[in-house]
Amino acid sequence: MYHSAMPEPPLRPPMRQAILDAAIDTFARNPGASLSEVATRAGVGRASLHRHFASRADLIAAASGQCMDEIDAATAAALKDARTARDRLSRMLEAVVPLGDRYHFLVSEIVDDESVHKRYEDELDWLGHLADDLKAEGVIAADVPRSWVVANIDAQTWLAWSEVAAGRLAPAHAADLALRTLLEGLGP
Amino acid sequence: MYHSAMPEPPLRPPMRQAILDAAIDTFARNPGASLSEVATRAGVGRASLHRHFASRADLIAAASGQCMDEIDAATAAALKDARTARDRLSRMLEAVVPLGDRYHFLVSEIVDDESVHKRYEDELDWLGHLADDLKAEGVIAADVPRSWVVANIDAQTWLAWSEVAAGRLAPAHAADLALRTLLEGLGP
DNA sequence: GCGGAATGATACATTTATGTCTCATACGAG
DNA sequence: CTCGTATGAGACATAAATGTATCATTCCGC
Repeated sequence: MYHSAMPEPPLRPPMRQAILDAAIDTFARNPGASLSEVATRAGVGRASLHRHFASRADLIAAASGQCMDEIDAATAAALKDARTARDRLSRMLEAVVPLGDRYHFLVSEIVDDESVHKRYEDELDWLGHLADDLKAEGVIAADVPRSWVVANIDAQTWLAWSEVAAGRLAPAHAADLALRTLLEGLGP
Repeated sequence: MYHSAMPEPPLRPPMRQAILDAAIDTFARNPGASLSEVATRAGVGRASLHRHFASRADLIAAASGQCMDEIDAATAAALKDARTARDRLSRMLEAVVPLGDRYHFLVSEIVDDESVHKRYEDELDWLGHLADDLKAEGVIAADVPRSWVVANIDAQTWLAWSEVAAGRLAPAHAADLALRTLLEGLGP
């Protein structure tokens, strides 16, 4: 074992990451949960949590950023070779459905942080353009309001993850159902 | 005016009702809101609130019951002369969409109260049977899982109200879109 | 093994919500 | 008009969460 210095990420994932994960998990289930619960779930003392995140708001802002990073990364990878808008929708669903808990966290937390809020607006904007493109392709009927399309994409994403999380559907099946519901439900 | 004892509800709606309405409104927006906020929105003192509802849990349980009563009444009236399952779905949407805030309250609050919980289960059960009937009528495809249908009816109801509350759609239009999305999206 | 940094446990002060209580007042029935 | 009741305002005690500080211990690099 001569070359032990492999480019691995920190062997013991830093505590910060464990806390963020625990926060996302905990707050997604119960937005009013206490920091003690988060610390406990992370397997960390409450004091240590405060060493990494000065305040509750700090933690939530950081967790939101983390969620958006993960979602952005997943969608960016999935959208790489999508040519049509329909393809983009399909691949985005497949990519995001497994991240439903991250997604749910963002929805359940009202984020005060400005930069987080801006990213969220951008995300909605992106969905709006996707809706426009879907209409232009004739995949979605022209008389369906843009906001209805956007809201439905959001809702079906969340629904699909929800069914997966409840153990009622397999991830691929759920993403399929979401896509089908969207295309048939809003199609011409 | 000899027969003054008409079966009118209390002429000055009792404070209890104002508090319940304020609670539903407040908690639907922010499940973590304080009782002070509720009292203020109801236009009453916090002490008076406690005279009618001993604890926060009491208030939430009562508000939940109230919501369910209203939803039950609205749907019962709407379903009176619905012959097909498709009719039931359509009329239910029209009846419940305007009550979206009541509906949202029930979803946003985790209800501990046992009787409320039971009524909620019954409601889900009813939706499940509706889904079965819709499938039997051939309005909804047989290969769509029951839970997906139920979850989607829930989601579309909430979506429609949401768009109405945001001022983006008229109530009738929103209910129509919800019905269409369901029938086309889950149809054979 | 040593020494510094990070952690866990604990105590503490502060804040906020909750629930109870009292008292003065306003309101309505008689 | 008067009495009883309900209300509003506020004081109060309690509980819980938050944020800070301290100290002993553990862990890691050296």
